[in-house]
Amino acid sequence: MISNSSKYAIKAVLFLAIHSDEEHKIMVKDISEPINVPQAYIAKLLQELAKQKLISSTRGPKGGFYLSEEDKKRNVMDIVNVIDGEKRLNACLLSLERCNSDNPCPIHHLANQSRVVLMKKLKKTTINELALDVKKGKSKLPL
Amino acid sequence: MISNSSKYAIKAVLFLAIHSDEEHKIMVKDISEPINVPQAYIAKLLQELAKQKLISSTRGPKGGFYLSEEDKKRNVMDIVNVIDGEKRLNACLLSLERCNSDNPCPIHHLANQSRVVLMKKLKKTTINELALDVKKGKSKLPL
DNA sequence: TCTTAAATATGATTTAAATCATATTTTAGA
DNA sequence: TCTAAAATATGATTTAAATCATATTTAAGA
Ligand code: FES
Ligand code: FES
Repeated sequence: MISNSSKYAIKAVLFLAIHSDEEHKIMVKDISEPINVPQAYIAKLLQELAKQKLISSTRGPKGGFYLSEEDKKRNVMDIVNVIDGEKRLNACLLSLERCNSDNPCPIHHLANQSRVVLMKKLKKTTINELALDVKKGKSKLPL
Repeated sequence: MISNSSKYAIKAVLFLAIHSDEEHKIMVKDISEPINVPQAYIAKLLQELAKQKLISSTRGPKGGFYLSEEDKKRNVMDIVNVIDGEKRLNACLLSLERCNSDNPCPIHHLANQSRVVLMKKLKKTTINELALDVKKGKSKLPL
């Protein structure tokens, strides 16, 4: 449903939300270890996120990745969409071509409500909000 | 979240629920085509389901797969558990070792409710109920 | 009891996701 | 302007899931 890559991306972005800003950029090697994702792997994901403008970066010495204030207002779904593609979460749970209520598969009625609720929450929850939860101790980041 | 194999298994079991019983067994080759799953692939899955007693089968001429009345009372989650293993649906959505509310990952609060609701429904909905839906036209099987 | 039709057991191959590796480009600072 | 430190671009390798292939076992019916 959500790929491993997306999970890693979310972890990395949250890490940046908590520890970085315009003045405090962070290098991949200092991100990969605390979030427990191989450096070369998370590097590739961060590059993709940067290319799609979900996170910010600068090259060269003193460079690194960070989240601008704008970046922090992004929602979680944006990350999943960039890494996994838009279709993934909307796909039928039994692999029908299109999932819709007019031509529902046998478990559509069973599962669709949960999925809709989840997707709404992923869309309306910002990176900032999740980062705040972690800072307040309501959730834990080092995974 | 739910593997392809599990999806195929669910489709096959529902097909059996609708078209088979003790007196009307069905061969793999007559199952694979209507549910649109490669024969050798679904054969392997059906064999596993039969071994775990989720479906019934007999070998030799006139043999095939079918669902006994008992089999039809199974719930959907049983199938997923047999094919994917019990852990899969209970796993943390961000790949934490254990998912629990005492040590929640950043999206636990966001996602857990939806997952719990989904899992409850998967547990309490029987194969028979889903098959009835299809028969009544409330949902569609040929996928 | 022989033949044949079916599931079963087992393993090989393919494919897509995950992971790793490295040459290139940019930029800060000497 | 040179050097070094960082991201970027690109592609190779590995791994797990999906898919395919086939020899073996069982049972019905002639
Ligand atoms: S049609 Fe299958 S989940 Fe909607
Ligand atoms: S701890 Fe991550 S989903 Fe529960």
